[in-house]
Amino acid sequence: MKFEDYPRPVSPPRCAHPCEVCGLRQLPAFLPVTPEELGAVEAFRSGTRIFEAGQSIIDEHRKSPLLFTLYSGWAFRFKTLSDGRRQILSFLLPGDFVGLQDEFADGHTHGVEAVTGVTLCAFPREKLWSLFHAQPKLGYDITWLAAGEEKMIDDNLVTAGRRNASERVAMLLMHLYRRAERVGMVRDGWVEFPFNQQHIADALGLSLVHTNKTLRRLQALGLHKLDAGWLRILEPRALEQLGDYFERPLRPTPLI
Amino acid sequence: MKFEDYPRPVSPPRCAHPCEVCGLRQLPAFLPVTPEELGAVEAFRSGTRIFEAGQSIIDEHRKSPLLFTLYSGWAFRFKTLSDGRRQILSFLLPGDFVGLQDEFADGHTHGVEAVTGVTLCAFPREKLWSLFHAQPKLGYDITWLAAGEEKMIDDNLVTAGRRNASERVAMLLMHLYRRAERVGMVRDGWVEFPFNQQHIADALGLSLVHTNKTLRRLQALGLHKLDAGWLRILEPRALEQLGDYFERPLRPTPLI
DNA sequence: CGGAAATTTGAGATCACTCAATTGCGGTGG
DNA sequence: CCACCGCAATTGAGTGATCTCAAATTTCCG
Repeated sequence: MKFEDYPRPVSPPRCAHPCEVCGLRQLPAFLPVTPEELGAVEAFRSGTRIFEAGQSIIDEHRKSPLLFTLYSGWAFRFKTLSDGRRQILSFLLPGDFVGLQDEFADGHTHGVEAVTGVTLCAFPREKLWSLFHAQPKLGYDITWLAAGEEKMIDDNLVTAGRRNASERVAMLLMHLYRRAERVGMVRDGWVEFPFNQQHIADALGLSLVHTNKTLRRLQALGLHKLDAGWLRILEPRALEQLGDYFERPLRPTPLI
Repeated sequence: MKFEDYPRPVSPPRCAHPCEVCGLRQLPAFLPVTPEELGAVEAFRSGTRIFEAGQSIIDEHRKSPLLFTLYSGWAFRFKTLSDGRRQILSFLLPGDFVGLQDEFADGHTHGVEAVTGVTLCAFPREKLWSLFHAQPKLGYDITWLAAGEEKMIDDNLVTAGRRNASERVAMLLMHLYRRAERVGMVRDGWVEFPFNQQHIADALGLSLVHTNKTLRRLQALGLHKLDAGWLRILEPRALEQLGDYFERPLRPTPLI
């Protein structure tokens, strides 16, 4: 299959919008807000940032003065041990809110890196409390997002701790596919899948080589197809079963 | 060493207090609150619950109508795969707030189980939003707690994904010791350590047998001593080094 | 004292890792 | 257009950490 046979990327355009015409907020994945709340978000936001693929968005060892909502593209949170071993903690898709953990810790948290080119809405950390104060509802929403992210990391921890290699890969493919689907990044059954095998290995706590062999085995079984940066799930039932991972239909979440 | 030679448990007494005379809040580990905030917490609280060692506090597959702050004792959050493999997600010590994740999910989250006898302050889930509304500061504090817990799970994920057995054990021992120290559960260098090796194995993503052998090896090296339900750290530097895990002095956190 | 549960130990099996070499592909320069 | 380079993906082979199975041994508790 050649590149031009694949569908075009389906991400929103990579430019800044005022929140009133936000390209994300129209999606059914996100809860509606009142005009007043929207105004508060707009006032909270300090602008947008663009990063190229591979760039560091938040340095692992420096406290970032900004919080972000990912607007378009793919990114991930990670930590590294001092000898260089890296663990990817979670992947970030449009709508994800990052940087909260830093708020209440003295550094020593995580790094964030862009996988594709990304656009982010930036919020100054020091205004967070006044947002809670002025709009308790948005504070509640932020807590919601934090709790949702924790739920996701819980799943990843189960994966790293208790699933074998095939189960891990099956789980991750389904997880990413479902989340991408939710924000409209799936077209004709294909998702943009910009990760290399090192990313997958680091997310699953496997070695690069074993990740390759496992991926290859599942693909040979006809469960999925991964090619030229695009992923297609061929046997969702089988993958869910193998990974023992069944996402309920994802409910709409707030968008900050 | 016989049981009577060990220090007595140092947990606060297991009875309900009005928040005004909370036995936990006096600890330097927790941030002060205004009388007004304290009143709001008291109003939010619906009473206390007591569970015996081994009892289930939150059922893994049922949504709990209550949120909890652990007041005394030890507990843990966990998930199980359908074939019974269990992963402990995090341990709960006095001051920890549990149940938030459930708030924004339709079940499918985690179970919580008591390790020792525990006392908890219970809060009705349906009043959470009104708490945010009435006391944005407390909402902010809850977000703080959620973010802090996420930071902890991030660490656990790195452990399960990228550390070997010795490193995992070293990391866990230091982690639990430091946290217990923070809430005054250390006396003369000894912490109550009520976990069995299955708990440790399930927290670290190891088998029971290998956990045993690793624990034994580290103890033979003189790094720690674990006996009759009490833990003593003998070589904190060596354990930190081995686990590549260095906790900054833990800052005071809110207490809800 | 007796029985159940937790810990400990040994032995062999496996899954995942490391090392090393090969392949495939996109880009680059001649 | 082709040779060449660099990086990611792939494959093979051998090693090793961790797992499973099974059997002591110790501790806990009534």
